Amino acid sequence: MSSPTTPRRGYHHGDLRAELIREGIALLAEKGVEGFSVAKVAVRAGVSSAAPYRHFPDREALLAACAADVIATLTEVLARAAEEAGPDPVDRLAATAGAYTRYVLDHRAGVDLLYVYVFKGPHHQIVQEQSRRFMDTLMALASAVLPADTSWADTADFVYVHLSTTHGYATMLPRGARPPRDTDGLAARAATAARDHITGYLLRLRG
Amino acid sequence: MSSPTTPRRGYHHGDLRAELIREGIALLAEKGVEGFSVAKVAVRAGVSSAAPYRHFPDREALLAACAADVIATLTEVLARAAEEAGPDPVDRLAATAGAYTRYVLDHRAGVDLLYVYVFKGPHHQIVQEQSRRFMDTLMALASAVLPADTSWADTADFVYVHLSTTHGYATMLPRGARPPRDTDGLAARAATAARDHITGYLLRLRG
DNA sequence: CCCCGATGTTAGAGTATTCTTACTTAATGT
DNA sequence: ACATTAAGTAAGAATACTCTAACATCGGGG
Repeated sequence: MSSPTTPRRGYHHGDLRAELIREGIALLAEKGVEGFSVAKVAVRAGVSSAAPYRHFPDREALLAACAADVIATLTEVLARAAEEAGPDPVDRLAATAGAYTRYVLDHRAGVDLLYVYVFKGPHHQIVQEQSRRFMDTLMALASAVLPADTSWADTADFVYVHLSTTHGYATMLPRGARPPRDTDGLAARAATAARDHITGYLLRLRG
Repeated sequence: MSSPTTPRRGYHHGDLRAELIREGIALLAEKGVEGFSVAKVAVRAGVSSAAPYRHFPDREALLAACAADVIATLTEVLARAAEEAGPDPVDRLAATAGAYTRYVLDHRAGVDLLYVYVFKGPHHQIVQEQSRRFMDTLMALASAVLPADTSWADTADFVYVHLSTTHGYATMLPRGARPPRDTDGLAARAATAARDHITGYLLRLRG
């Protein structure tokens, strides 16, 4: 394999590749996608502006790596939240909404990247792969809530709406006029909103 | 007033200011916020790259004008959809979800701009003003759905969730693996999802 | 009729960014 | 010990973008 994860190291850092991704995400959080540049990330990581090119072929690859990392973290966060929410399927799914909101409030622009930036080249791939894992996690949780005979397409649709509600809630409120920094309150409301959607959906299914 | 809407014209175009906003939005739709530049907009409008600076003090002002224009259009689109949906308040509010989705599917990146780009300078103002009008429109529609004694804050919260569901639905599906170009179907589903949320919310209120 | 201001044009200064090239350093394995 | 090689550095070419300055042109009001 030509895997770049070989533990060979340079003479300066512990793990620059990971550090670059970390700083990249931090930069995104501060300046947004527009303010992102390889040079700035390098400076933040304390290396020369050419160093990143040893680890990523081009700017887009670094960006994609950041995006993939954000999704992977998000997947983990949501999975853990569901696990800690107890046995009830509705509780579990609703908990993901709260966790997602909390995460977004803390890592705003990293999440924006996922929804806004259009990856063109082959770097698209690692992003999509993580996205699939993310969706799989939610699909599993949704299956437990919906009737057993629900089709895959309907489940997916349900998940999308669940996620949409959550994502929108988390991202739109902070942009509004008032800056509500009550993270816990917002997360709780997001969970409630998710529950409303689940309730309404199930109700409609039954007639 | 120092209003720039004076009908004085140069020797070349009908209304360059409006044309620049139009082309700006079109460029955003194609290349995203990252690919936006004053020079490119100028080229698209068929003028020199210095011309836009006669109408906008800087890049951010043009961007803000585009954003404000998108929101204004969106407000109008939603208001009309509600009007055409008939007298029932739930129908009217649900219709806005369908209209929003339809609009976003056609004008994707223009909408992204609203949620992602962080306006810093004084240009923020015109964007916020249009945002307020947008919210006012939805607040009025939501008031008709909710019990008469609902507080402003609760109404606002309800609207945010409604909008979030819709926005998320409209923006996330297209980014997914499959590219579902069935606009009408998506719009209809968005409306259904909105209805689910309304149903669930009202149900929770009552018990 | 002519002046003036709004709105264009061209040219370019200044800056930032991406990515390349050639050189250097340090860790590793035999 | 020492060759090899991954991974860093410095320097810079090529490009793009923002915004300014000085000039040109059209249209309307005195």
